[in-house]
Order: sequence, then structure tokens, then C-alpha cells
Amino acid sequence: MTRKIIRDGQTAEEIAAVLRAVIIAGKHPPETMLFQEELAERFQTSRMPIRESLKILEREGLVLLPANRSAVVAPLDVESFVEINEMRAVAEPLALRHAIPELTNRLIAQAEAIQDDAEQSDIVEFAALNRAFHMTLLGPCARPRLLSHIASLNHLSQRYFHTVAVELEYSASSHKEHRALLAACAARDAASACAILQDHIEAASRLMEDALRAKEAAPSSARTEGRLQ
Amino acid sequence: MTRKIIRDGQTAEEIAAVLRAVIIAGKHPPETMLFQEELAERFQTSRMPIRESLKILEREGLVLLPANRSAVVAPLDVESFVEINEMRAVAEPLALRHAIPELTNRLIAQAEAIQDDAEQSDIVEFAALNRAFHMTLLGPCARPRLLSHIASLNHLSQRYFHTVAVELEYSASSHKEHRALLAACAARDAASACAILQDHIEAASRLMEDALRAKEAAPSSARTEGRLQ
DNA sequence: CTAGAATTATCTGGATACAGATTTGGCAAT
DNA sequence: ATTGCCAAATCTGTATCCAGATAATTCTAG
Repeated sequence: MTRKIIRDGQTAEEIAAVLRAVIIAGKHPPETMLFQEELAERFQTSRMPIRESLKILEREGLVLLPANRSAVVAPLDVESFVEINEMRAVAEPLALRHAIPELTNRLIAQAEAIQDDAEQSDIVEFAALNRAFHMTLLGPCARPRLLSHIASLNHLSQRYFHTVAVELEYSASSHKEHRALLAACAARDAASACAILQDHIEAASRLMEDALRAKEAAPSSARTEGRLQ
Repeated sequence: MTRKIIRDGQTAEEIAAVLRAVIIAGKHPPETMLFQEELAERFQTSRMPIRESLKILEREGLVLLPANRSAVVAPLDVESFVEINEMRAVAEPLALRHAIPELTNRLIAQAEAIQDDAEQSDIVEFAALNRAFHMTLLGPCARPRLLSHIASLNHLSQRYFHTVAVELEYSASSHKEHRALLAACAARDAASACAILQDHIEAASRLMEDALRAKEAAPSSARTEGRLQ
């Protein structure tokens, strides 16, 4: 409503954060065209901060910016999903190895609480809580670059949850693995915690991949393409 | 000479590429201030593409962009170097595992040629050739996101070579490890190639880390700070 | 002569304006 | 009726302009 007059040099980041959340939540399906003018109107600003925020999201892999054409929400394809999760499977254990010595009981309890919520939530909430669970345990690793890398990957990965129906067996096994991971963290057993985490990411990724391929073979949902809104 | 008038929407990327090369080559030491106006003059353009290119470099970790202040070349600190190489040590073997089945004899010969050059070059050339060697072997992995991630890390890592004198023992062991890696690739032995690569990155990183810490303890060279140029 | 405050200069961040590229719609020809 | 081409509308990319913030300089007071 009230316009921002403060030039804090962070407006682009803030806009990017909103757009990121919207795209991750699946509000704008893949191939949705994002016009600078429309976004400028929506965020009550000029096109300039919009352009910067789109560049940010492009580098994160959430949108594509073809030259002289409108930005489009990045497509969801199985190959990308596999690649993203392969990267998670090596990056997250690295972070966890350094995080475990710094993990407080308070943080572990916090992760446990998130997992409690996750186990009785629908698929949309689950996707966000799943990411929050992972980031909570990895947070104390004291490696900013690694953490932001992992955060990006998790954002990308999270988008795919909206495309496949809840796989009960997926959730069930995922929950079990999260509980095992919590136990290893509580015991400060870095080696087994890292192994569990890697296995968990690979197993979850494989289940999701199967679901995605199945869906791809039988494309049920009508494509919701077109302009923004 | 004649400037580009075509608006191909890639000027920012091109400027970023030049600045990236300059910073990596150590032409602009850490803490060098990069003024938008000066850069605009230098590249014969307005400040707008400059701003975008600086944003690109910021996200890559090569420059810092404090709010309402001039961009500065990112500092070189040991912690960052360690973090960057930890990330390389898990990301590159992942890429190599997928690259090996796709590696042609031609590519291996190309990597061999790069290594031949590297073994009789000074430290500045060595840094660039070292990166080229790694990227050549990882190129065919068919994972664009992973490759650009690794390329970024290698750019960041390469900067540190200019800060320490040539460590003869570093080069010697590095060369030996590169040759072993080539042999494993030629044999298409993915498992041992990945192991060699990981060990190589970790060993090289450790040697460099020691050199950096030694230098940090005895800061000999006078700081070359100040404005651009 | 030094320290602090106010004023000036400089630089960045955002808005507006303009030029080029792409796409869309209509018109004509087959 | 369909296809190819031309023109108008739309949208992106760059330049210029203005406002706010930071840094530098000067002036004044002790």
C-alpha cells in the first residue's frame, strides 16, 4: 500500500523472496510468463527492481530469461530433479558433518518439533516442513556458501512435490529416516548421521523420480499455461 | 573499437565475463573498489549493464555489494578457501562419475595436453590450466547445473593461487595426482578415478591452506589497496 | 593546532524515457 | 479456407535523470 521511499538496496531481494515463495508453492505453474510490467504493478515499484529479482531467480534456476522475451517459470523435468537431488546427496552430508559438533539440544528439539508437524500435514505443508527440517539440522555448520547452495537446491527440489500426489509409502519411509537421523544427531554420531542423510536423500529422490516418470508416461492433468494470474 | 549497438540482452554477461577474468587473474586485488561510473566509462556503456554484471559477480562470490557503497573485490580468507574446496571435493567426483562413461579418447588426450602445458608453466598459467584440466574431464557429465556450480567454485579457488608463491612440492604432487587421474579415466575406472579426484582436491587444498596460514602469520607483501587502476 | 560539526561533493538505488526486438493481428494472395 | 507477409502493439534492454545516502572537506570552537 504505502510506497517504499527508503533506498535500502534490498528491494530486489525482497521481491525475489516473494516470487520465490510463490513459485515454489506452485502458485505459478511451469511455463507461466512473468511480465516485468505486471510484476512492477503488483509490487508497486518500477521495472528495475523487478528485473534484478528475476535475475536472482534465474541464477537460482527458478525462472528462465530468454533474451528480449518475457521471463517464464522454469519447467519441471525429471532430469533436473535427479541432478538437483544428486547434488543435495553430496552437499548435505558435508554440511551435516560440520554441523553436528555445533548442534545444540535446543536445535535438535526444534527439528523434532518440525518433524512432528510434518508427520500429520498434507503434501503442500509437508514439502515446506521437510525443507525446514533439513535446514535446521544443517544450519550450525558455519559455512555460508554451502548453506545457501543447499537452500537453493531444496527450493528447487520442493517444487516437484506439488506435481505428484502424496505417495503414502514415500512419506512413511521418509518419516522413519528422519527419526533415525534425529537419533544419530542426538548421539552426536556424525558418521552414521551423514550416512543416514545421504541414504535418505537418495531413497526419497528415487521414489519421487519413479512417481514423476509414471506421471510423465500418463499425463493426466491439463496444462495450466498462459499469462500470470 | 566500435562499440556494440546491438541490444542483445547479453551485455551484462559479457561485461561480467571480462571482470570475472580480471579479478580471477588477480589484476584487481581484494578490497579494490569498483565504481560503477568508472566501469561504465571503461566498457563504453551506461551504468545499468554494469550494475547487473556486478550483481552477477556478487552472487558468484567474487565481489561484495554493500548497500549504497561501491562494490569491492571480495577478500581472500582461509575459511572461504577451505569451504570452497570442501564443496569441490564432493561436487567434482559426482560429476566425474557421470562423465567417465561419456569421456571420449579425444577429450582425455585434450586433458593430457593441458596437463603437459601445466607442468612447465608458471603459477599464474598453472592456476588457469589446472581449472581447464578439471573442467575438461568433467564436461561430458551432462549436468548443466552441477557443471556451472563447479565452474564457479573453481573460479573462486583459482584466485588464491596468486597469493602464495609457487610451492614446488605442491605442483609436483598435484602433477602426479593428475597423471594418476588420467590413467584411471583412460581405463574408464569410475570408482578409482573418483577416489583419486577427491583425494587430490583434499590434498591440494590442505597444502594450499597451510601456505595461506603461513602467509597470514607473516604478512610480508604490502597491501595494494585503493581505487581501481 | 587539533577535534568536532556542518556543508559540499560523490556515488549508489530507483524512476522515467526511449530504442530495438518480438509477437500478434489483419490483409492479401493462392 | 489456409498460408504467407506486413503492420501495429507489446515487451524487453539501455540510457538518462532524480533522490537519498555515504564520504570528504572545510569551517569553527576549544
